[in-house]
Amino acid sequence: MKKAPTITDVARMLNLSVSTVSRVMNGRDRVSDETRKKVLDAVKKMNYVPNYAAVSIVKKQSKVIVALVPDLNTPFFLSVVQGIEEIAKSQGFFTMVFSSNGSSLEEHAFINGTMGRSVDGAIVIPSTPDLSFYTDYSKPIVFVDRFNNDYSFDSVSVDNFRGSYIAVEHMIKMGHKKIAIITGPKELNVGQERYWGFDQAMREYDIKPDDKYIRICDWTESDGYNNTKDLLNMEDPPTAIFAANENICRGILKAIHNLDIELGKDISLVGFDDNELAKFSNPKVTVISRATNEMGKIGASLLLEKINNKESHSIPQGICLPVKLIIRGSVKKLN
Amino acid sequence: MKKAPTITDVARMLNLSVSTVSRVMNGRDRVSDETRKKVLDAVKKMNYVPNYAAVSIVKKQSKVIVALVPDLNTPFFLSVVQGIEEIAKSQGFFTMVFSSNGSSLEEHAFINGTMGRSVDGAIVIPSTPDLSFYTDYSKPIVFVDRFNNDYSFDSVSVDNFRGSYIAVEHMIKMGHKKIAIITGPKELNVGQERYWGFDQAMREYDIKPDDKYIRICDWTESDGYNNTKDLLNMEDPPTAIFAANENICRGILKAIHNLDIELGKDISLVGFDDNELAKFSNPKVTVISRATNEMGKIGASLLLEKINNKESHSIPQGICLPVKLIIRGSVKKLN
DNA sequence: TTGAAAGCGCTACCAC
DNA sequence: GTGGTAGCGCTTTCAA
Repeated sequence: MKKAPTITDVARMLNLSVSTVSRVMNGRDRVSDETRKKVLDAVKKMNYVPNYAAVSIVKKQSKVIVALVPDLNTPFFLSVVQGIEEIAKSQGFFTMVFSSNGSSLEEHAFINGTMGRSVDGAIVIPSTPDLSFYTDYSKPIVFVDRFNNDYSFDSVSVDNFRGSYIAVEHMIKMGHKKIAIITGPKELNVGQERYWGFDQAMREYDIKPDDKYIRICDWTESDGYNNTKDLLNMEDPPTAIFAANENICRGILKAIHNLDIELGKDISLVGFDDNELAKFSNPKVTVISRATNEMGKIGASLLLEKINNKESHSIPQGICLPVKLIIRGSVKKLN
Repeated sequence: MKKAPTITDVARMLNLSVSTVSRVMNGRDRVSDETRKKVLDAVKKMNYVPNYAAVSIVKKQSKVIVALVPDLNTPFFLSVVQGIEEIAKSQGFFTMVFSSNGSSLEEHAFINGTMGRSVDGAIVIPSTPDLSFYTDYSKPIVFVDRFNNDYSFDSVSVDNFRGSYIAVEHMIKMGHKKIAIITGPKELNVGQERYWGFDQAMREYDIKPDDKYIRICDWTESDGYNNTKDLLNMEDPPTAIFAANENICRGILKAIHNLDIELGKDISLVGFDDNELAKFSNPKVTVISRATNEMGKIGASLLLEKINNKESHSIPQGICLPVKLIIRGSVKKLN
């Protein structure tokens, strides 16, 4: 473990000034071909790489962005992160992934802490509906998926309302009326909108949503599981369930499995976001799908653009992506 | 987006020297209670946070480690990463996750690049069997899962040999003789050992492994899928398959599903590493399980220990964790 | 085309 | 207990 060489070492070895070495490293300035070659050779031979911390302190840029997500076990989040990484990498940025464990405390602590300050910008999927905390943040930021319709920030999201509307509409058109929804809390825009989409579709088709079929819980598999058991054990159970996210959908699938009843026959199901179980189950689950990876990519592009032209104080961009219904076999045709 | 205050700003505001402010920030030195309080108040009010780059350049420590993994879509890798993050976070370190996409080129490029230099250490799941590249790396490093039995590095792995041995032994004891294995390349120790475990168990029970049942491919779902189709379409198909990793296992499950034959009846299966599909399928899949999260935790502890006491050039630690067989219903009892 | 030197924000050593 | 100051490794004027 020998000490890494510094720019001074290289300069000294070549009997040149550090300025000159710095010049060839940065390419921008004019240096004689001969000198350039000498330097490059030495750099290669000595295996010199600029000290990152030193560069960032003088350039005031760290070339790292952070992806701040609630967790990594929800494939949607992971997919977004991978989209971010791909774009960042392609533009010479590194991505620091940080999971807040769904805790806004951890989320804010990260941002306020040293790390949050030393990145060039942040892409966050917030755990809390209140984004006011971020107005003080001194770096560019873009919200993905959840942004509570606060258009004072850049954001990329999808048409959640329409997603659940068409999901529920599909069930209705297949003849269902006793439709349940298992969804997350309404504080976050995603929860609110997906609930509204459900509600709107029902009313549009003159079906009064039944309170006992409406389950507002957490976005977790276990809540999906438990609520499904509960719903299906009622004396007047629903004929169809709308799962407002993938974790819930997975929980529902496991519950159905466990209860030993038949999907698409004894109970119908539509999920929000595709997932592996949904594609493996029998029949496969009809889902609302969205370009998850793309959401990360667009978010990263937006962020990097802001980082690169700091001056341009253009108005924040609120990008909304479409969703689509993928019909598979999990909704039974009634009548 | 106001400019972040520096330690000088704080000092100036208080009419104190930067040294004093630095002292209270770092806690170590003795400062009068009164001064300390004044500083702390100002820090809070001004929302001052030390500039990370500056600190690392003088302390020669960045407080970030890197987790360098082949990809994040294989749950095993993700689980290891999460273990790493947990330990790192608890010790005030940040984790930079980097996926090499299974390319040793990308892996080495990262290490040799600026980022690789500016972290305090690395935990890597290598994509290539040749670890000699890393002997030049000037930072502490620990290998997880794959280390090619090179005990000149710290490593944490599991007893792969025993894992596949007991998997295959289980099938044999259930009466199977026509046992297939779908596994990854043998260059990596994991591939080699898992193959040997299979081979050893077979010979131990006087069963000659049949070449046509031995599929050495990539650790991917698609290879698992294709090889399964192939195996099951043979005129003398195997009665049981051993899936040497989770991706392959998932592929097998999908193929079985697709072929419309019955798991645990028409074909038996044991997988290496648990996975969601294995727990969802009907019947559930018997698997070899290991403490994936723990592997990351131990790796991180090892690394941080090295980072913290640089002097102690103790001999490298090669930690090997046990595996266990979880019997579920995917192996049919023959005779 | 090249070099000298200032300065980025911070810590640590040496005075007082 | 507190302040002054030299550097850490680098980029960037400004001169030569």
